[in-house]
Amino acid sequence: MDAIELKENFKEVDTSSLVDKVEANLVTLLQQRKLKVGDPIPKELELANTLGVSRTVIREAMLRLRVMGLIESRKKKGAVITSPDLFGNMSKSMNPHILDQETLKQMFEIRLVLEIGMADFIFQRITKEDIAALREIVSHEPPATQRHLFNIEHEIAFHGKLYEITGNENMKKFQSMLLPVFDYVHHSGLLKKPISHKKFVSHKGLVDIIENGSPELFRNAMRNHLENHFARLFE
Amino acid sequence: MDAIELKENFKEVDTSSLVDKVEANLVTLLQQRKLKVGDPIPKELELANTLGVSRTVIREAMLRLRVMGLIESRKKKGAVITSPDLFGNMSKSMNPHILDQETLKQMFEIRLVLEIGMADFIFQRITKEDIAALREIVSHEPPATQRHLFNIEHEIAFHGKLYEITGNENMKKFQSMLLPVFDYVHHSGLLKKPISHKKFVSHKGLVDIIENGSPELFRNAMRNHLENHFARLFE
DNA sequence: TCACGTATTATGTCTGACATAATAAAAGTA
DNA sequence: TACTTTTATTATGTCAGACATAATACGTGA
Repeated sequence: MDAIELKENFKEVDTSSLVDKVEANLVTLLQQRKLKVGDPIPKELELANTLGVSRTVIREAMLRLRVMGLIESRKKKGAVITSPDLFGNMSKSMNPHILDQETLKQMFEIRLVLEIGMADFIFQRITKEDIAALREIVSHEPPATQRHLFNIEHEIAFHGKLYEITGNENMKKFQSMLLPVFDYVHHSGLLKKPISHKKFVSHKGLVDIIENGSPELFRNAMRNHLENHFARLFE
Repeated sequence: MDAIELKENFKEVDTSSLVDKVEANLVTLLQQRKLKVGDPIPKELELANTLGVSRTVIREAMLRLRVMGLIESRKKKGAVITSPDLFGNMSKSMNPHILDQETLKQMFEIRLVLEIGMADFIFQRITKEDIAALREIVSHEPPATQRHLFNIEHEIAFHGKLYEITGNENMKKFQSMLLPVFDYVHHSGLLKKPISHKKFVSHKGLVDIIENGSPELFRNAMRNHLENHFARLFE
């Protein structure tokens, strides 16, 4: 009788710890009661009694939920439901010094993918004010001859504004979270090939396309604008 | 003297809890020592003694790191550094029943952005085997007349394979994490407009472009393929 | 009615103890 | 000697009880 058959004959032994079970219990509690944001959940001691475990276990399980952003606990008030900030949690582990290089590279790639793919949302949701803001930003764009110096602040201002225009807060959060990663990737030698000095579509060029072009044109222009990064990735 | 001046005259009182401080301490420890994955960190009791706090506080701080995926603790061995699984953590809070609708919608949007923007990575990294696999998948594609029935399994197989081809594991993880969200978005009435039955670029059409086309063509084709979803978002 | 002090309550922190699992060390056997 | 089994050690997991602290509710007095 081999392992697979054995697995079917025996019930799976529950190897999860007490805290794991309590955590699962709490999560189903949150779901089943259809709780709204702000609703309180039972007190630590109540839970400890009804579930028959110590307060330590309850605390540890609730702490997990708190770190995940599912609840918030306040003294005297107890814990209340919160709408989890998906990327907010992630940003805590988004530390260039802790993440391995492959992960950093992949984050960098995702940035490129997002900025090319976001075209339709930009065109759908942009306002007159947004365009004015973009024009204001690109008026400070460094000339092409100096562009290889990589004026980080200007880069962040321009590309950050684009994320903002998509109206997708989570995508914007993702971007701001990635900023330290970009900084690191640029300076760490993770991408070996030097930055090329060829001429590509400028920020101003992108704004022109946003104003008079189409999502299709914008995608291609953005792809060209990012050519430097792609070239370094695909070396 | 107004509040701003006051703030400059006084040092900021740190309102953070003990656990907060210990957590910060541990994080800087991880960074400064340039620890590799698998390296052990000091035992709970050692830390408690050197930092002058109780083991409870240490445990809670370490627990946070564990939930964030920065460390893993094993009995007897103590805690060791792990490379944080960025999206793995996120998936725990990625529960359609807990997230608010706006967040769900934004996640859905990010999926569309990714699939359009990933073109260059697909073309750069695809192999003969990948194309064969794609051909195999699309050979089971439902005919256009029934496509509105939305064969979920086929959808997942095809689009999942595309993420896989990009070679970006994190992006792939992000996708698999989003699957329950898509399912929910499709069935929840979150997007009011009914699914249109017009003819768009099929999966097979996308594969043809991957084989003989260019990233530019693929982006536009994918945009067209996803037109249904965009139409529902932009109604 | 309002302001102030007091009581209550639930989380935050501390302490000490035992349980448990993984490993290392020691003992036993071929 | 080499290999297996037993025992001891160690660090985390769980427990229980206590006090500290902050936020709220209550009551009292002007």
